[in-house]
Amino acid sequence: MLLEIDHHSGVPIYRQVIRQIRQQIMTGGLKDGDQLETVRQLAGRLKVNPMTVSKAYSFLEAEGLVERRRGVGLFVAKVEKDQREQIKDQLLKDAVNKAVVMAIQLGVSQEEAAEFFARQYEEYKSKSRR
Amino acid sequence: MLLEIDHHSGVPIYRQVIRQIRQQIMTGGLKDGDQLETVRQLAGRLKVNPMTVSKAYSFLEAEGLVERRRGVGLFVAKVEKDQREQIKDQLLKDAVNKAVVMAIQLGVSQEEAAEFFARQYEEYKSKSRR
DNA sequence: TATAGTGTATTAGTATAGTAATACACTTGG
DNA sequence: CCAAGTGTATTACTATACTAATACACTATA
Repeated sequence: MLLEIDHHSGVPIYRQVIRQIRQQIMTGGLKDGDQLETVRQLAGRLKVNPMTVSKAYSFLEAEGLVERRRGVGLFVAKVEKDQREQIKDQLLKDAVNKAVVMAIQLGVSQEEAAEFFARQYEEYKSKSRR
Repeated sequence: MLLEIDHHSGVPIYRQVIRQIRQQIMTGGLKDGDQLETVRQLAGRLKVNPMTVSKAYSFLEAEGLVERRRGVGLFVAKVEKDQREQIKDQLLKDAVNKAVVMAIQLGVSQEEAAEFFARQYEEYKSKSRR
């Protein structure tokens, strides 16, 4: 599994790991029961301490996306579809909420804010399609 | 001008100050040329060090919302309407972008994400109307 | 021009976040 | 049952963020 870390982006490494693995799980790149890359293996590839990877995995476990098996490794959690949707909703809600608060504090109407959101989405999509 | 600080919210004080004053400026509670509350005065009310207030003001100046007059005080910047809109757009863009990135990484379609956004906006609005 | 009012540069202290080193505990398979 | 593979608890180091203390510089005006 490809996983790209930017050591100079200012974004904490473990957060970059969380995002990318979460994306893999949510978009089907990793499926129920698949084993995650070993802590040491991934740490080696990223030239990072194993604890940093372990930290990322812990967050994913807390989110309910991943399950530990002691002495064995970590695996994509086998959960009901509903549950995964719920996790997705929660994550999205947290992210969207901040934007909403900002919009309202700036006195931006719902229509204007929605249009803004749509435009940004388009932009991002077309960028990543290149 | 009313300004509420929560010392236990975990949100840095200077950021709370930034948000609230920005809101005042953007929604017309503070108008072009109005003097901001004195650093010491505001610091006194909030039971906080003057430098903390000064820091908040510095950020607002960097955003272009506020102007310093040495030895005199800080004032709401007199700018073209266009310019203020531009600042607003930039702030909103930054906030919205994170939500958009999350939505895309979660594999959420534009329609679904937009609906999500709208719902959150409604919720927040109705909460603050109470 | 002196005083009382502005804001701030500099410095320091504290808390928190991020990363790493080390030693440990669990599981599986031969 | 032990060796080689998992992950991790504990501890420590470093960098950064936040707040505060202090002393200073600028401006208006009486």
